[in-house]
Amino acid sequence: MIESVKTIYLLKRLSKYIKKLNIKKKTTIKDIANVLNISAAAVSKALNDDSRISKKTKKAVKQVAENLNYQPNHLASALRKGKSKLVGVIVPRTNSNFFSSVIQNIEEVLNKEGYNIIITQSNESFKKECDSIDTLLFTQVDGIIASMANETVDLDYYEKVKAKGIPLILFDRGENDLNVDYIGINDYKSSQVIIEHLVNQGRKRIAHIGGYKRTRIFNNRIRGYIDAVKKHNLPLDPELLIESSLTIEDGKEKMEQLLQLKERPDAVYVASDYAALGALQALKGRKIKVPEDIALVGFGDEPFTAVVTPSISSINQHSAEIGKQAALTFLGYTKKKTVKQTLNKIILDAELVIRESSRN
Amino acid sequence: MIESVKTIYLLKRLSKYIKKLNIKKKTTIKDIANVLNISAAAVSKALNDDSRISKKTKKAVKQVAENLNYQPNHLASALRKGKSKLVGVIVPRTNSNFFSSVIQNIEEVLNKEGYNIIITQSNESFKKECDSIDTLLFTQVDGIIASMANETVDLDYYEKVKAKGIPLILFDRGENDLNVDYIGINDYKSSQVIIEHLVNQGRKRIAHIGGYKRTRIFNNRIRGYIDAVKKHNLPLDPELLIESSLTIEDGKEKMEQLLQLKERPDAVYVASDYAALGALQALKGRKIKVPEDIALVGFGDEPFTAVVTPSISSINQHSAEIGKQAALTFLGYTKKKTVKQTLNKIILDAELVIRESSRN
DNA sequence: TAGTTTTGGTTAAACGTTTAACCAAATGGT
DNA sequence: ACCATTTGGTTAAACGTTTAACCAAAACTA
Repeated sequence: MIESVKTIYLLKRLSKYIKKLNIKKKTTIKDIANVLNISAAAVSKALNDDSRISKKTKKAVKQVAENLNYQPNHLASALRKGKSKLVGVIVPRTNSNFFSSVIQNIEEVLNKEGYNIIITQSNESFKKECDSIDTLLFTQVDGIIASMANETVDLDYYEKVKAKGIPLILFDRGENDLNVDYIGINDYKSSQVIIEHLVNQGRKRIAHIGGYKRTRIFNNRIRGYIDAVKKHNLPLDPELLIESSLTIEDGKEKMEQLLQLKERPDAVYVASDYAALGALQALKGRKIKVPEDIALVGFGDEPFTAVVTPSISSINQHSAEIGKQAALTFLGYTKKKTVKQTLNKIILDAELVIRESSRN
Repeated sequence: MIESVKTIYLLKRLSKYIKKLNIKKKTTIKDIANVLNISAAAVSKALNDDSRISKKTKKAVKQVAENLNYQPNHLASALRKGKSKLVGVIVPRTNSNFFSSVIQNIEEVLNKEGYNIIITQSNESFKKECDSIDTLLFTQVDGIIASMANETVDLDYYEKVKAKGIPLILFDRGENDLNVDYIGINDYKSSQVIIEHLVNQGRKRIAHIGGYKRTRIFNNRIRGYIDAVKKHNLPLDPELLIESSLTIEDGKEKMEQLLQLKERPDAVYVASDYAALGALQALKGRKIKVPEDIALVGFGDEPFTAVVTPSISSINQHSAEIGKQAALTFLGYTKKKTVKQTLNKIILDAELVIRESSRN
């Protein structure tokens, strides 16, 4: 009896508020507090399942919140708590399967913990990357997960992030000097696996169209190539080692260059699938048979490598795992009160996917 | 003389503050105010170039801000102003050149006006899309620019956005019923241009591997195909019109299906480049000559269409322009005090890029 | 020179949450 | 029956900005 009187009373207050809402913009915890005649603090605690609030009150609060279509104001809580629950992600570009898959996995892991991500593309431009960092800091992100642009050599901007005590996690394109966490694959070893494979297929003169030496991962691939070639007593001709921007176009151009040589290679290892695709175009254009005349291996295992003719052998970079590990590494810092980063590498073993372009 | 005494005094206060900063975390306008012995409000106004602050004070404020490495707290100002200066972007996926290019152009236009974007991928999942909308609303975005997932038919979540008075702009995959702004290309006409082209190349039996009929853009392409085929008095065989998920795999499968027909088509128009690529695989697998035996046309002008052999004719969707227009449309609403959206379409004429796969 | 305007600020409240500190009432222990 | 504890809250301050309202002093006006 008393219960139902109370209920009717509450319903009245509620409908009064719902009417007001057509005029007012948004429901706040104050509105809920007014309806229930309790303090805003109690509402806040109820919504956050604080132990000092009774089950009954919690239930009532959640009910009213539902009815009033309450949406917490993230900015207010972020301001108060000093945490934005936002993580910035910087990639050279999103339109490669590798990066898009990494991002997807970062997002998946972080969403579960209530974090959202802000994605920015540097388009391989150092300036754009600096701008991205500025805007991410401005947006008060709680952390930054990044893969550096090709152009980036000056690390001041990243140092700024570190100086602010914001966790910085690098993946794929990293830099030892920053002394932060890094997740990537074993580029050096990947090169060795590739060369090994090509040698097993009977290749004797293997060229490498590599990335910019100044970028660590490409440098590692180059070192891996050199050491492996030496190990197998193959010719280490400087003409066979070419630096490239690794775009489709440049891949094509650099392959043309290799074809000009008086002594052509019988296998080419290209440090990116996109450039490998361009190289394949060049070979086809000149009616050179792949793999019979020249074998080809790419890097990245982009989906198109499987569907192109001939399909291109490539290195699977475990993008999903990289994304997960990057996110988990970040989450590790959120548990601690102070952020103190050191060089901490997670290196995954990549695997070679052998396809038509390099199988006899 | 007096000047230099003042300067020394200031320097002292400054260095005192800089020392404190090693302990304290972040510089706020209060810190700047204390150094200069003015009010925080004055600092705020100075930083925002308010006319009521003297040039001298503004200069001093900016100087001190610089020295103390002041970074405005975006959350605080967003909370106070009720604007987060964040725009949410929802796409089915980022790893297609079309979407990544749209995003890049949205970002470019919005950054200039001080907006940042939060990108989320729905992965063509309705549930993920709803979650994205929730988190974007939670993050207090000032607007949402979206291209809908294939699965999406229920529009309640988007209605929620509208109900909140947050500008909603759709592109590519839109929906008339929502009565909001839409930017896209003329899909109907694109189909007609393609058929016209194929007819000009002497094709008599043209098939269409289309997307899901329930998705408006794919439906339009289908209608365009049907009307054009009728117009040219070509056979409108139901067997020639196939619905597909338009992935690489499904494109391959659906092409196989077409090849089973007793009366094969002599041209196939595929509503996506990815599916077209799959279709090309199927054709090559069966040693069918493209374009001699069967001509092929895709949709989207993804970069790989130009480098694959044979290169695939396709429709350029003007991704850059779509991104720009979407961003500008959003910015239009930020000038107005009340948001009142109506169905407002910007339809761009797409252009057919003719390549080897359909040129005799 | 008294009144008005302009200049260059100041004060205080507000945005919506969270949280430390407090407290009254109920319950428990002996 | 008295003190201690637990329960279930309340109050008020804080997060860092912005902004409406106010004001003193200087500068103009006639």
